Amino acid sequence: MRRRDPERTRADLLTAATTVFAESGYAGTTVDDIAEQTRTTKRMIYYYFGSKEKLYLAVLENAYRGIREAERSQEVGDLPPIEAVRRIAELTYDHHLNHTEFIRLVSIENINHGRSIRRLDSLRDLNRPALGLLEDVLARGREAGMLRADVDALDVHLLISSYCFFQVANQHTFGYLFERDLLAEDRRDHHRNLIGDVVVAWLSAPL
Amino acid sequence: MRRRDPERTRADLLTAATTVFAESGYAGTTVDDIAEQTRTTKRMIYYYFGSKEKLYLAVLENAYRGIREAERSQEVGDLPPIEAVRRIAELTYDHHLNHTEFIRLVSIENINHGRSIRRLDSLRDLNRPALGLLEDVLARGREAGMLRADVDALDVHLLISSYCFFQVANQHTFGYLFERDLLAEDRRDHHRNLIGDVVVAWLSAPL
Amino acid sequence: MRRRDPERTRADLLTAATTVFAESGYAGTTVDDIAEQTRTTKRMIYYYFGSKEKLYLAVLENAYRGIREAERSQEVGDLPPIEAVRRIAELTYDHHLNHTEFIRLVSIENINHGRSIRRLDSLRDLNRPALGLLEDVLARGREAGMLRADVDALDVHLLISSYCFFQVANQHTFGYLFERDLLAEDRRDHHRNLIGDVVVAWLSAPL
Amino acid sequence: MRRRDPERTRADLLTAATTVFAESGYAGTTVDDIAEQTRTTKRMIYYYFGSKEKLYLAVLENAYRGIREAERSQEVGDLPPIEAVRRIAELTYDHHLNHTEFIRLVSIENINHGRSIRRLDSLRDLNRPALGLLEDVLARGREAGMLRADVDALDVHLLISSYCFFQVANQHTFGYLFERDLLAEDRRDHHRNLIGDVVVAWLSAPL
DNA sequence: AATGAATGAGGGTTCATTCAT
DNA sequence: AATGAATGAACCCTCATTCAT
Repeated sequence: MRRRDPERTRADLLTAATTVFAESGYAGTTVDDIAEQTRTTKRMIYYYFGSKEKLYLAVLENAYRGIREAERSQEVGDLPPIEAVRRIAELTYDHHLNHTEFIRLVSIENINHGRSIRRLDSLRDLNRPALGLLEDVLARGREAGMLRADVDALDVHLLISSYCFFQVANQHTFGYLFERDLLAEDRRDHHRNLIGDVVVAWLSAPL
Repeated sequence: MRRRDPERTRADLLTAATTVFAESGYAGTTVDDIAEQTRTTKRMIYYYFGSKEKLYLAVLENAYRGIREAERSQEVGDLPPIEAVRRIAELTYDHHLNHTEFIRLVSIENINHGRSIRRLDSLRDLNRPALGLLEDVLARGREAGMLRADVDALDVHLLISSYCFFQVANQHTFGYLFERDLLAEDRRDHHRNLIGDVVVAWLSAPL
Repeated sequence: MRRRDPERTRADLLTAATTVFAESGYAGTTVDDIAEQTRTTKRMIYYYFGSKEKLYLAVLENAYRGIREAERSQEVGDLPPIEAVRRIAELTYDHHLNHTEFIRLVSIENINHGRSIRRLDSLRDLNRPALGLLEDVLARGREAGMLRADVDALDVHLLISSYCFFQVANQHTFGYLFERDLLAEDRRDHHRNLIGDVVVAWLSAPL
Repeated sequence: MRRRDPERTRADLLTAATTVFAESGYAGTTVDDIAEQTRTTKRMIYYYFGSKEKLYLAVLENAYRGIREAERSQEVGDLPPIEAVRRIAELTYDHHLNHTEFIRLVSIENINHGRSIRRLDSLRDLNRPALGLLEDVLARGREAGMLRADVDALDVHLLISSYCFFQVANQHTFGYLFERDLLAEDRRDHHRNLIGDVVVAWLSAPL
């Protein structure tokens, strides 16, 4: 039963909970469902987290921390501004496709009206590396006269994120209604290029 | 209690169910929650719909039908292609902001892995006026040499929908983390213009 | 299962609950304990009463109503005042010994700091026949110059009730520590006479 | 944590347990409730007392010992018998009002059918100073022809105790139903005199 | 066409207690 | 002499659903 290793017991519970919450949503998850993914029992969830809701909170926080961590590895080196924005769009695309569990958690939290995330003040203070990177590049491009000067980094981020997020989050309805698997391996390059094209077209300084 | 008007009783139940499912998700909704929004009792839900799941199915189908209906009123008249695509983007934007309940239902259905929508063959056959409109305009623009010829209507639709959908669907997390209310009245013009700009920039035929 | 007789089902539950709460106290009682005394299941308790606490409330109210009803049969006819107060004391004694379950409920409610009884406004309005009877007799005695004029009916009631209540309520500790079974059949006449003597001695007008 | 002073740790636990049991009853108290009132942890309760029940037993015994100890300070000096019995009644009254926690424990133990007190043989052997005092006075009064000769000290004790105990134990129900706070400061003299009057009237030798 | 009564299965949570050092 | 980690069994309550008219 691998007892006497509270750190690990706690981490195991958190991992299991992340999987199950992402799979079934908050209300759709039972504490037993989570316990079943674990070497311990349901009782331990209450011992370590106090309640289903607090566990969900821990999952949410942990997931956001993890994603911020992952974002930090993104960089565009010294690419020229236009190439850099394209690169950012593409990195964001890949990043989303690689973290579908996180995307589901975010969707779930929005279905819950953001009731829980609002209790996590800490998240707000977390660096948002992706946004910082974008700001730098836009500034560089602006100075070089290569990128439009009248666009906010957050708007760019919103556009890119929307596109990438949607493909994962809405894959089931969109895929079914349009008979197109958005995440099919052989369509990824197309979709990745597409958002790069869009952003470059949009941000390129008018001649 | 509203006796002898089965049509209306059924419609009332469907309306109540739509509201509650959109508010709380499938698992987060109880049959009692729905009944409470009604002039009748929980028993009637089983009488008319048979089960919670079948009721949800009816809600989903009804919601999609309603939205398709609404889309039909969209038109761009004989605007020149470039203006027409901008117009379509803007109409789509307004359309999303005006149907937030539907957007939540779609999110919920995706959280549910699209398990229910797949059972609604009928939806697939529904005209998708928005897409048809887009196809027409792209064709016109292509012929006139004003719009890129290598872009699929569905990709355009995906880009526009993503952007609009995201703002409603993810308002809570995005709004909280970036301290920006995406749906604030005074930012709507900005956001509406933005997606128009993006689409026009992207689709305009290279000189 | 004697279904389809909600009145009776409810009454059965109330009776069972009264027995078990009186036996084990509020916290010491489980909803299953009560259900076991019933032809139905635990589920019915929630169907009819909503919660353990509301059931307890119903038990308390019902018990008080029953006891007031029983008190109503008390009467002293046209006995002379002194005989009448003795009679009241004796009736009160018998009344307590005949309603030990009620006495336990009252003790339990006091252990609960009267939290529930305070929610039963209705009880306050219930006639307190015992007290009315006492007031009448005291008034008669006072006018006839046979009973002290400076004593409140409520004080007399308090004295008599205390004595009678204590014997039932504290039988276990008192009985054990003083090795005397207060409720032994062969000591009841003694105890009944005693409170009569006490009250008469106290209330008789000083010569 | 208060280490190396087992005596004191034990005493702290006992004090906390006394408070909590008196407040909430046996079943209404959780071992955690008690631990929270302590500088140590729940674990220590098991270390020192073995179980919730044994702790309760210790509380009960300790409380009775304390009360007997307190009773010992009661004395009536060389008052004449009639004054002495009045004095005893009044002392008993004050004694009860000063030990309301103990009274609750006794009520609780009776709710528990005296299951625990029966296991405390030691208590039976404890002197009952109050009773001894009463016996002495009655004997003196009897010899002097001033007090009735046919009354048992235990009956007198029962009468006085009932009256005093009831006011504390049943304060919540009685107070609510009769809208009278039995323990109000400004009514204590009245209630103290009352029981003195009653006892004196009863016990005074008939002329 | 409609409905009040009933329910088995499971939901989240808490309980007193023991394990293992 | 003391303690952090762990737990099986219950506990109160709610769920979607069916019974029976």
